[in-house]
Amino acid sequence: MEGLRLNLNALKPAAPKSDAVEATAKRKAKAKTAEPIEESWRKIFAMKLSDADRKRVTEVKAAMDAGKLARDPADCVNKAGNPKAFSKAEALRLWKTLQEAQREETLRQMVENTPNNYELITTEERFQALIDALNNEEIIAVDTETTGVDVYTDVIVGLSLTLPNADWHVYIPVEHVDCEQLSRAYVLEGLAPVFNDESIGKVLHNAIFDIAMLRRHGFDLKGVAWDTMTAMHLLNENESDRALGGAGSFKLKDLAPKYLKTPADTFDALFGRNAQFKEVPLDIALVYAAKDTELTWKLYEFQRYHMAKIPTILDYYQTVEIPLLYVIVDLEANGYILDLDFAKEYGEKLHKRAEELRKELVAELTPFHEGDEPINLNSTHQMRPALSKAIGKDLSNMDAKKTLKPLKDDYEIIAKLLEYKNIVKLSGTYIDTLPTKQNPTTERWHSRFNPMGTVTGRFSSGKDEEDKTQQGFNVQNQPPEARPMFGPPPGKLLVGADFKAQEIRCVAYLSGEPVLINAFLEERDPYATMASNFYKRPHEEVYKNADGSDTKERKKMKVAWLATLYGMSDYSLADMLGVGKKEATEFKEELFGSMPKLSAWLKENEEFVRKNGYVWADLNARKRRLPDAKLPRKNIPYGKWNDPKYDDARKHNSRINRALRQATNARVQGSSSIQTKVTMIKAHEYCANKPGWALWSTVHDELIFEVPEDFTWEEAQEIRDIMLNSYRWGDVVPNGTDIEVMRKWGEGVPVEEWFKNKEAV
DNA sequence: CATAACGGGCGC
DNA sequence: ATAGGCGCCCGTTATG
Repeated sequence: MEGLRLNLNALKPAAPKSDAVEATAKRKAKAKTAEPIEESWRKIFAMKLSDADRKRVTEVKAAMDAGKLARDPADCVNKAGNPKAFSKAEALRLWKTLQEAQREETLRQMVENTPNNYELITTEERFQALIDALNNEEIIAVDTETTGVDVYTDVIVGLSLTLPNADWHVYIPVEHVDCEQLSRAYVLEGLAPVFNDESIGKVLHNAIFDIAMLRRHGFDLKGVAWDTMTAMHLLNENESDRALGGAGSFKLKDLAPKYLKTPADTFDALFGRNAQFKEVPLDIALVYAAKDTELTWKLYEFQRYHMAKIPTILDYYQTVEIPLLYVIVDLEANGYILDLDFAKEYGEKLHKRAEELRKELVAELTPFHEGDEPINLNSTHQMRPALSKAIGKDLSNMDAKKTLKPLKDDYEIIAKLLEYKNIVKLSGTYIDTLPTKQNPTTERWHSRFNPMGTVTGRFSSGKDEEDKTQQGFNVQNQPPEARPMFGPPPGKLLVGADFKAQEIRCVAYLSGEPVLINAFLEERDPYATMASNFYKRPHEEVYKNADGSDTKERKKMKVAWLATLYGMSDYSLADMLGVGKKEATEFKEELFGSMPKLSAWLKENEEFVRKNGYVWADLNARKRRLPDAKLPRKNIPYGKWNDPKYDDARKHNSRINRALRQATNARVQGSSSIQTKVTMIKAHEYCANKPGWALWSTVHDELIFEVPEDFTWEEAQEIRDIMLNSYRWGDVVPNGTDIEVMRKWGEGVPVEEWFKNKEAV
């Protein structure tokens, strides 16, 4: 019928058509010819694709080109019966089909090709043979399979071990479904003597997880000798950056293909995203789990060989990063207690005020807002034009600090908006959100501390990559308003100890600058000294406020000084100090002109990284690789600085400039992080010998302890000693520390005052 | 409806 | 000319 009607219509004289109708007809006519698939692929690959999507569509194309995969005929035409072009969405659907088919085949082949030296341990007899064999090993590889990544709630369902001397790789299921196996209690009891034996070294990938998991079941894993994940960070901190030739991540499954030339499928790819390992049939579980420890072992041998060629790094790794793993397990497990009443009360206060402000702001901005929906105050996209009109001034962005703050005294609406944004941030990220992250098992809050979370060696803090429970949070960026939510357990206090001017002391030491060194030897505060000079006000006026906190001026000087040191432009510096560009330039010249040795050191760092493509942290313990620093500069002719033709050249050169700025910063930040880590190990040892003591937290340049209420002055001096003497800047620059006592985080009194008050009572 | 990019903002 | 370093996380927007 369709065709007949069309034919009839075709006989009629063509009616005059409007342009729009004609355009639609053209589109329809065009759609009737199928777009060649090569053209579709070209379009898909020209799109902005995530790494994961790019990998997927590439796999699909390969399978289709090889004739292993074809389009679903149902997808080739649309509802009107016209040919439908091949799309990214369809490619991704095909990827799932491909995955499924490949998964089955891969699993079948894996089982078929199970190596002869892989063994499933399910009987007491074979388990005893394993224990006997373990006693002939100096070092083994260990891995646990679990129900999830919550180390306080999830359980171990199996363990794999690699015994290098015996050339034997085993998997011991302990809680798989529907199979004969040994019990977890029996297996862990049996392995305990080996796990407790420090003389038998253990190699793991991400040891923190397995140590914590075993501890959750009441067992220690002593003698960890190597962690292939953290070691990889030292050997190549850029590994997750594919643009720099990295494997894309620090996962074993990504490292194995790159360094061992062994393909390895991820858990998700083999079993699906939400699969439970305990439901995996044992023949498959064996070949997957035993391969994990075998790969870990091989990666260890590879890493060990390469790290041995840089003995300073090997020594640092073994004496600092390895012992630190145990410190972190304790730190994370100790966790936090939150004052939920405080959070609730404060949260309600914030909501009430936010709602008042929201109503007023919406009412005031609606006349300037285009669109049917009410204006969304959280949308910079909607707010920038509306607010610009409201104040009659074109705003280039909605940056609170740079754009809005300077206008807040002139426009009440901006002052209101700033208060509103402040509250939304505070309640949304901290006050309302943190209380939802309590761990159901321990009833405490546990954040993660990743000792290799940054390219420079600092800790990062947050949630686990695989965490589906959303319990993780960053303890290192809690604002002052949120800190009082955190407190010590009943009967205890918090004691905070920071490294006074840690990075600037580090600079003094690394550069050998006498002006700085002398300031520290004479116990002068360098920032207050600089602030006093700059603002032309007495030292004591710009040093500390009456309550002991830093003055605005000193804080500003601290940030400005460090920023300048790390290459901030005069333009930005002027912005930050709230002065003109000329004044900023003079400040900088005065600052560095008076310290020639420091200036020379900055230049040396640039020259070194330009020549070598990396820089060293203190004692050559760690490298920061900056390959961009070695790139040759591209020429931009004089007078062409704004020419879009040279955009690429500008981009290229700015990568080089960035690497040069990173060079000095990496040396300072990297060296300082080493100081903090070494000191943490000492602090942890100290706490281990004192009942009721624990390391509570760390925020880059400070350690916080949890101590009993009867904490003494002598103990405060021992903390001071730990801070001052665990890691010294070559005995050239002394360390400094301020110690304070807190009942709530962030509400501390100096330790001297604390004990003076105590005496008075 | 999921994922990723983006703008913005908190810490040292 | 460009315009401090190192992180993590939120809400919005773009995308298929």
